[in-house]
Amino acid sequence: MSVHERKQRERAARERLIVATARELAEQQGWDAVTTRRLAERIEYSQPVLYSHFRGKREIIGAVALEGAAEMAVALRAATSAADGPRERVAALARGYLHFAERNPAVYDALFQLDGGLAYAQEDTPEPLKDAFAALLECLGEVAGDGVHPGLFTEVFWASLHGIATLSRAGRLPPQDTEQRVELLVDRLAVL
Amino acid sequence: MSVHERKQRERAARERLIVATARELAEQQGWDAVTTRRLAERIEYSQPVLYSHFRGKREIIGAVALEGAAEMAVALRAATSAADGPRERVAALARGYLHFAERNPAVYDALFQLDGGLAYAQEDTPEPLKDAFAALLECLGEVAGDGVHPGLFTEVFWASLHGIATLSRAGRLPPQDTEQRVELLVDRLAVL
DNA sequence: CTTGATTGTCTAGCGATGCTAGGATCGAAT
DNA sequence: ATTCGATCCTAGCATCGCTAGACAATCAAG
Repeated sequence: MSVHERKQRERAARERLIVATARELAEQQGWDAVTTRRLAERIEYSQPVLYSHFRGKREIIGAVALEGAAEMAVALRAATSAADGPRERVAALARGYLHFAERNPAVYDALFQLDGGLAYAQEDTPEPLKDAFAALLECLGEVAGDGVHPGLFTEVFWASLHGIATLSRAGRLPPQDTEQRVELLVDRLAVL
Repeated sequence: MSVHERKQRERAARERLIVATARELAEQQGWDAVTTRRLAERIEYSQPVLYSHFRGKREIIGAVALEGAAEMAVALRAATSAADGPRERVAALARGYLHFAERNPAVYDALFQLDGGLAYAQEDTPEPLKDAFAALLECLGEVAGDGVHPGLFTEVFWASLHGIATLSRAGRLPPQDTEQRVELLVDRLAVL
């Protein structure tokens, strides 16, 4: 039976290779450049192999999104843990979030802009997504203010960060002044 | 020379028909369904006719976006003009914005999600886009608070609304509680 | 009025996309 | 050694955005 297990290991490794390659390609040349042909060529297999791992391109995007969500949760917790006091902690969270979005645009797109076929804000939402939101909640819950539901507050704060991240990257907002926007957001939204 | 003028009128009418049809199709079945073939069939011309009016699909999206920006500016001014006092005015603006995004998802996508080849936040930004931002600024400028640049404040408030609008529609936020999010945003961000 | 040129439109086709059917090949088990 | 099942690839489908070249209608000049 060990032969079978080895094959399963190799198969799992190939699946990771597909996801990693898709992500790499997307970060290098954008998601439009991630075609099934190019992806297949890079992993040195034929196209149909992709479809033996994933239902289609959507699921590949979804896999990148899950990977990214886990990394984002780590990044956010790392950013907040180094800060002193609620004010600085929230500011660090906001900067960390925007920094992550800026440094990993393809992953961010897979998470929040593209359709990866994932369920959000539901019971069957994948664990990494729930955990990324939890990382936000851990920091933001304590500054929601009296009478305001921590979850709702986190949603609003997150939405604001998301708006700044996407509008900035799409050229809808002037690229400078990011720090001032963060300051404004933190000082006004958070109850310290 | 009148013959020539008539032809120009007819040509302009056909261009409006293209934009209106693209928008209609996008609202009905989403932008993915707006293919050059389908669009050409609906206006009862062949594909190449589209390319005698627009450089490509991108420019058609851009045309829909400009049309939408003008409508959005009107909608926002209508919403704010009916409200009494700064607090209610800002809340009405926020509700009007989210309402517009919800009721015209395809137009909203053309404006802020898709690439319509338009310049944003620059000198050569088309007038309708500037005016839509101006409509926001007119209302939000007076609640920016002391020492905060009205333009910057408007950008942040707008980004927050944009985040709520996009995340809600993509199913990333629970669909209910919109009103509570608006209240929170207005009460915290605006200085009354 | 006839001719030639210009304008307008269409048919047909290019390269590329996501995805799939069917056959070939290879290894494990009898 | 032979069967059988899993694995993988070649080839192809329908569709996409976009364009070249043929054709017809229209206009200006002789």
